[in-house]
Amino acid sequence: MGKPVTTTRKYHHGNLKEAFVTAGRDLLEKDGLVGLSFRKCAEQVGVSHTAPKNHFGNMAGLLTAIVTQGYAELAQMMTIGLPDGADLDQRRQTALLGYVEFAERNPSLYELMFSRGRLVNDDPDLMREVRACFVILAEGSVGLGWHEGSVDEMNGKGQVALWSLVHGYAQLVTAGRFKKDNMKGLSILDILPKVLSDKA
Amino acid sequence: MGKPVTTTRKYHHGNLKEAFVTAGRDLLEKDGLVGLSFRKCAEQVGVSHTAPKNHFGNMAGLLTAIVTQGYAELAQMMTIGLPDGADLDQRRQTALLGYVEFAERNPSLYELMFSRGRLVNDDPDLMREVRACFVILAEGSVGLGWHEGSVDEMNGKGQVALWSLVHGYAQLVTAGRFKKDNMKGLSILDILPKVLSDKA
DNA sequence: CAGAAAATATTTACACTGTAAATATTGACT
DNA sequence: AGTCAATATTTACAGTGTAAATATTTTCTG
Repeated sequence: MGKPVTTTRKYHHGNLKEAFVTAGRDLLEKDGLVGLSFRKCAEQVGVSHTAPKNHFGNMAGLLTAIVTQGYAELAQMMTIGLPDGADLDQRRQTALLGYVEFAERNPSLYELMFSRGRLVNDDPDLMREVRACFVILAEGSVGLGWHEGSVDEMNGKGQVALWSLVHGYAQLVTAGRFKKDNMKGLSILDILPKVLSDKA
Repeated sequence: MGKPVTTTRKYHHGNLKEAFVTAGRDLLEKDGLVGLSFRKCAEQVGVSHTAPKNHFGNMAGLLTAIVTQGYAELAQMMTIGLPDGADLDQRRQTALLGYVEFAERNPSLYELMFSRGRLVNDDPDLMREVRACFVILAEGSVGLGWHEGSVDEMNGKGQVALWSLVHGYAQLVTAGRFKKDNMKGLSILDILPKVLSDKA
């Protein structure tokens, strides 16, 4: 009951855009990146296979929307459950564990998030969410003995090092290059370095 | 001139298998992973589009062969130019720089090498070449203050840490998440940690 | 409340993809 | 020489993304 909320609202389907992103993510984790197709998404949503054209333009547009949502969720998972007055160690630990858990729970999405040639890399929304993730990691790099430069810059030594470490770990695990059997109890926190400050 | 070298040698084309791998790698770096197709490879080699069926079975087989060659080259690039009596620091430095350079020179191949669901991951040749790369990196992890366990085991703390670090760095650079402009002079060696041995 | 205009979805068509089956060709070997 | 296996082609088919033309619905304007 009640009329629309003054602004534009529902057209034929509702918001097809969100429905497509959701369907795409489902297919992604069910059939992998190879099994994700425009037409399967359309079928799952229940519309014609060219319906997303208006919303996403092309496949890259859909993938970009999916990935953008992925980065938003990644940022969320890096801060989830943190108490208000959490100290630096707590925040770093939560960020790193959340990062790896996100990758393990959404391995195909994670692969797509760091793929080449499939995304609209200069999409403003995507760039914003990527940056948000980076900032959280950058804060986590403080106090490792590596930090230099401001936290929200992307060229600091500690920031680059920490993101490289956690991304490499996450991807090597999800890609199967590290076998879980061989890595009992060796989490991302175990390989987190505290660096000797020997050469500044 | 002269007859074949006793063993089986050339059939119709020569060795089509190698020709396909080469063509595949060319296409890969020209058009990216998305632009690589069975039929384009065949056209470039000059045979029908179903010719590779006998040699590779299916697409996954071709990709696996390409990737296997990639790992072999990666191993080579991690040791190239090393003098015979090179010390540990030299070997580690060469391995890391070679690793990153390989990724930068073959970004799409590198992506494929760590992708999910596209390769025959239990292929013996592939496993052998992957392991060879890992062993080189494992040796490079010695002396960072992290090492424990034997060098050829894949579950050592230092080995996992070093591979995670260099892989993450290489992929984030080639995937465009680290912009080169923002990273002037910040190489893999700069983010290489020397770890405090505070808790064993 | 009517009609115009814009947004949204479908139909149809096309070039391209990987794969399978049947057929043709060539090499190796007795 | 002739037999057989290895190798390549032809043909066919289901599935893919994308474009253009068309149809439908919502929103806006008078």
